Amino acid sequence: MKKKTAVRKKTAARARKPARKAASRKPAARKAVKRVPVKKPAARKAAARVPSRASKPVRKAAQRPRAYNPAELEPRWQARWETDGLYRAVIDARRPKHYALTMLPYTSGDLHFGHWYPMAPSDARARFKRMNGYNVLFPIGFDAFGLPGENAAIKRGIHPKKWTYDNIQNMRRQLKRMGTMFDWSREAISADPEYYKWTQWFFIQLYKHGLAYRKLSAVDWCPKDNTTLAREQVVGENRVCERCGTPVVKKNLEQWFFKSTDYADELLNFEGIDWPERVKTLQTNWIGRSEGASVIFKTEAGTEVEVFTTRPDTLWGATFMVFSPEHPLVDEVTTDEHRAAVDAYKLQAARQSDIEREAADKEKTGVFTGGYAINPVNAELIPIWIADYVLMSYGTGAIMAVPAHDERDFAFARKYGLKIVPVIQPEGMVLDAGTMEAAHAHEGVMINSGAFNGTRATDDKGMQNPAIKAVTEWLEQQGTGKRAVNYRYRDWLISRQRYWGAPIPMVYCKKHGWNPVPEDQLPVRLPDDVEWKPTGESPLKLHPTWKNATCPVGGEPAVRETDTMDTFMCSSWYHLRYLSPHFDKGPFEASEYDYWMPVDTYTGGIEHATMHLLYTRFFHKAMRDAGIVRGNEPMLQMRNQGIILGEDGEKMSKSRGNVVPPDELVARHGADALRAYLMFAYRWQEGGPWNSSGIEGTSRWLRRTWALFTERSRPGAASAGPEILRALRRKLHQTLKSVSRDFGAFEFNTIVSSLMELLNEMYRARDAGAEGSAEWQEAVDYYVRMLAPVCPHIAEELWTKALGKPYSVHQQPWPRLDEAAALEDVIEIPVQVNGKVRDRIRVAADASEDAIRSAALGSEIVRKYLDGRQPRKVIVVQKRLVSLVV
RNA sequence: GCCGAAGUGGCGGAACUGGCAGACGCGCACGACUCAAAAUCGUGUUCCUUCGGGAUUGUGGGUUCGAUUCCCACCUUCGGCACCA
Repeated sequence: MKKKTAVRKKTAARARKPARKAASRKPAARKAVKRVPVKKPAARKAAARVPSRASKPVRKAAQRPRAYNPAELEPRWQARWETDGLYRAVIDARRPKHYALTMLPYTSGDLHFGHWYPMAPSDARARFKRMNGYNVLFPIGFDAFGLPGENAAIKRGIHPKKWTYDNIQNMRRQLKRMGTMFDWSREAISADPEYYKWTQWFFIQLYKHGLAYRKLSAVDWCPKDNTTLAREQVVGENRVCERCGTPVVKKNLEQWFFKSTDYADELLNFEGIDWPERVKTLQTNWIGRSEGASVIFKTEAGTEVEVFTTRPDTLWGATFMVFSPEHPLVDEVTTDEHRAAVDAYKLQAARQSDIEREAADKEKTGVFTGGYAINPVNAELIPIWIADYVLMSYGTGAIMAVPAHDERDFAFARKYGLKIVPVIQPEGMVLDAGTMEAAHAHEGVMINSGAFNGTRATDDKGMQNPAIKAVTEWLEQQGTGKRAVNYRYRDWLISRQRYWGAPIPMVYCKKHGWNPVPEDQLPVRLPDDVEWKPTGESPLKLHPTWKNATCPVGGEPAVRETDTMDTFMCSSWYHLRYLSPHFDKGPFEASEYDYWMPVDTYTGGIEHATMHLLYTRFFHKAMRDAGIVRGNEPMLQMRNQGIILGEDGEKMSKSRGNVVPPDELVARHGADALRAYLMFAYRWQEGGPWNSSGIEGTSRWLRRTWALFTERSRPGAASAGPEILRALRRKLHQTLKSVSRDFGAFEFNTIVSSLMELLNEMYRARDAGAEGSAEWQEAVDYYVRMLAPVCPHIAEELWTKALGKPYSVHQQPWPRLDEAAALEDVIEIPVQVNGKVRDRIRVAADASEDAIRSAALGSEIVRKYLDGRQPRKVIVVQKRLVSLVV
């Protein structure tokens, strides 16, 4: 070993660096410098195996073989690619375009595997597309505004702007270290004035098209973050802030909303887009469409009360009404006798938190108002109650209660002794109001329902249900009701009482009310000199001069809106800003839009299913209707990656101390090994716990790859027989076929495993003397090209240095598949006797059924199991198997 | 409660249209090289076994010559929604 060090001083010195890193794991290993390994011993071993060594001319190595040293070669190529602008995406009408987008990172500080995991495979896929002739746009940027950044800055006493932009610098470095093909010339940062100018511009477009409005309502407020939240940002059973986990409270505030509910129906339509079922389901559930009827009841005094019901067919069983305590008609219907009790109940309901109030298992409470309504179908007087199980935020805030056929109404009726009238009779059972123990919410036949008696009510929802259809149509004729659809979806609340966001570009004057800032005055800049620490007020409100403005309509003194926008507004359109990040005459250049949009492939986490992914679809549709963008959807294909957990199987988090930072691993194994490992180790859609020893596998694979390409030519080169070369070529083209397919299908783990298999086959072929053959040349060439998307650095190094081919491997076309070469000549197929594999026979791949059958029946072992019996049935599946039944 | 996804060796996972279960890798064991270690290379590695074989893809059924794959029921885990009328 020592002797060898002398021979290759230079390499050994270079290899020393990573060795020191490796030593940190086990201090005892310190003394052992990671030396240029393999070289000599490998050659010696080969000599022992193939004695003909001396007779073979040894290929002159083009360069001195070195150890695989990613720490040296990776930054070198990254610098070269950057200098050459290798990944710049420029419009090229001659080539088909491919817009590959991966969710932009939030500027939280360090990049971690949560970022690498979606990005590395997305990058590999973008590279694959590029090699397949596509003009690929694969941009990156930073989601830079928002609460978390502001909170982190507050905690550290640093200005959010400094905190954010310092982070961007670090993250940019880390992203580049991954060896991604991002086109950095298109980088967009949402906190740059040249970006948020257009976020504000889009707000104004929404406003002008009647989709932005201000409304006083009970909104969700996070007491820790001191801001309102959109409904989507309140999560979980106990309704906590999506960012900080604090339970939210209700506050009555006047806030800006986008009328996203106008698009509820269209958002349920996923036609023409290839998105995961999971996302579609989550969005569908979130929008929560229910079909039914709206029915007008009247109070005794004649005031109309609208209710929404999904079961108009049970109208005859509506024996009382329940108003939400906040319903505007409560005071009107309440009689003097009941007023004290009603007021007390209202007060109590108002004091309760949403969580307490919405607990499903809570016993129902309520009070009688003393008032009555008239059931429009049978003119019966029914009492009006108030109860907190009826929510003002859903439907009309008032319900018709049908205790016989609704569980909640049933419980309420039983508790307060209210009338129960069954109107749907299930088959083979008679419902008795006095004795029934639960509501019957299933199919049956209508009874006690006048002319509708005998109509069949199925379990179908909406107009599919004949009873619902018949009754609804009749209500429409009567003018007492109509078809109606209700959504759980709410308008998007976008006001935030925080500093670090895009100011809402609106001004208010007493005379002309709210008006948008004229477009030539955009951006409304976010001032730096603000007391941005939390006070519970919008920080911009406290600035001495910022809020002063003039009314764009009449020139009167006016004040600016001091709230900022939800950052999800910034990220709703970032894919458009990448098209032309510095364009100052519009949010994007038309020519860029025309060429690149829509996004062809979008990758990112499922956690955004009902937030970003819903917002951006709404945004696109709204802007389509405003004539600004085209098409119904912004992103044609979406794929979600899973989550990488900590080694303990828990979610990675700083507080848990299980975060695996990439920097150290990159230093030890290189970006290529990490990229490959992230693709190889998991089903990409699933993710899973980090396993620190698994990385050794891909690291070893790359070292073996390196060794194969850089070791001197083997003795016995070009001595391989035709079967060896045929097998090599077959494996090569089989690999090409499966790798190509798997890239298309986002099955990244099998891409790497296929390449590993190919490498193993190449080693076998080499040891059998395949070097020097045309097949060998093809194999090494194709192997490096297939490796290029996954491990761009080592591929470039091997391509240019070991193979001596012209720079750059990333500008090479994807290898051409030879289908015939991928076919097997002779195949081994199993022979089953009574379902158990008893023997395997070798037949030509194109052997006829008869030939296979006789080969199977001729097998000694098979005959033993047949034991003289004649098979009752012989099933021959060509190329697959033979199955004998006795 | 409702909706959705997923259950395969010690671990990550593979199996493409119903046709050889466990590819590829990690880990482990043994061996080679080494004074030794690391690295590297080689061999083995689902379980049980009386060495004939038998069992095995969450469980139990079904369809089929044949089921990880299709159907039914159930169990477990994860994610989402939930007094939504």
